[in-house]
Amino acid sequence: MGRQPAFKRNDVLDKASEVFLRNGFQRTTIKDITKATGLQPGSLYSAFENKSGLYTEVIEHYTKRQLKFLDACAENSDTSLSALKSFFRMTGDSIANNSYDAHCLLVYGAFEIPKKEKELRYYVQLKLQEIESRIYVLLVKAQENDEIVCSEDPIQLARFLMTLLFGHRVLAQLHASLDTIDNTIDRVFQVLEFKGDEKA
Amino acid sequence: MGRQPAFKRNDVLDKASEVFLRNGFQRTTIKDITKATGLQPGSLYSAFENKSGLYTEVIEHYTKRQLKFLDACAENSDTSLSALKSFFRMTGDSIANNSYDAHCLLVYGAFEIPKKEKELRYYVQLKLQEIESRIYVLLVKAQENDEIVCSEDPIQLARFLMTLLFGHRVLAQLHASLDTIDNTIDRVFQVLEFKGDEKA
DNA sequence: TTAATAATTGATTACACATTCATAAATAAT
DNA sequence: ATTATTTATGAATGTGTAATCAATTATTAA
Repeated sequence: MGRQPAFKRNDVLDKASEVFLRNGFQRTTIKDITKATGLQPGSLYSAFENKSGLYTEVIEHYTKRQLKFLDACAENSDTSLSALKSFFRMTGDSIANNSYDAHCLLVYGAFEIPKKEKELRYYVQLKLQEIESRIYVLLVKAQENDEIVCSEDPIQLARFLMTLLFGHRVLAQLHASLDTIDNTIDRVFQVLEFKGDEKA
Repeated sequence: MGRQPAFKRNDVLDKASEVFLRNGFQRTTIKDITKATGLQPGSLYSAFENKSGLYTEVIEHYTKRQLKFLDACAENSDTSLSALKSFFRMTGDSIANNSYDAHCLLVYGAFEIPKKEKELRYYVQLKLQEIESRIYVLLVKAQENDEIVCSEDPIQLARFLMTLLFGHRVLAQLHASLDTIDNTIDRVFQVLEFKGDEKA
């Protein structure tokens, strides 16, 4: 009973996430969101607690997509190493193409979410750890299949790759060339694979 | 003739830069600045054009200090390689200690400055390139003295180090442990030095 | 001393923007 | 048809904050 919602929650989250990815949380206004989603302020506020509430849900939504993307890389690749490579290459491409998904809501959030909002900050860290753990799993598999050096701690290798990814997210804000990004990726995977030398 | 200024411009810039480093541009209010500097809004606005004007000058001020820091690393080190290492180690330490200078106004700015303010964005890129070029010079010297691999293009190595640094600036926002940071530094310098293997 | 110039003060202004709310529109049950 | 219930609309509200400005205080020159 009662009127039907005129929107699908997922669509709104998609649209909103694009806006947040382009301009960050602080610089996007409710007006931006209403323009992008077609929802009026009233509807928006009855569907989501407030701007922060929407943001939190968008982050959740975004992370799911990001994890799915990683999983897809894994499924579409022959080896775990090539899965990792294609993940980095593809994000590199979107950076070079200045696509909105060159950015990362979680990294953006690390800069934007005020220190006081501890829960949300913690949540962002948690989500980043989920991504890191996906990468960790791929690294372990790659070691099992001798695709990369086995002498190194996969936990630390995963953190290393995350650091590179973070670096790329900054490069995305600076409109770096594909050239630059590809080069850094090459070097990082040079660390993982053993070029000519095998001993630790 | 006329009344004397009751403040030194550099002091104001120091104080303001600390505030901006802690909370970013958008989240710091003029009130925050007046509290930190002791200047009233009126004085602030007569000394600086406006909040953006102050911010721009703070970025300039900050970059000078950052470049000085790099130069100091170079002077206090025996080799160019150890200069680079100590630069990364020291910034790593400040990240681990959660010091305000763990952050970087230029990286922060890359996220915060609106797309529309093209001049300021360009300025930030310019300043980052200045830092990169200091690193480049150290890399070239290191190659001349056979401290690192000579087969690699120093321009691209410099970009690689910048990417690592950017990654660390993100880690600073996430309260990473010294352990994590040191580990990534080790791995990167493993690429620069030739561990056991010398051929390209 | 007085006049002229410059800096300081902080209350006031103006505005952008998040949020609310009364009204209208749609849907389902009776 | 009527009533009850949920959603949609968008003008109105309230608040935080960047920026201003008239009044005040200090400094130097004449």
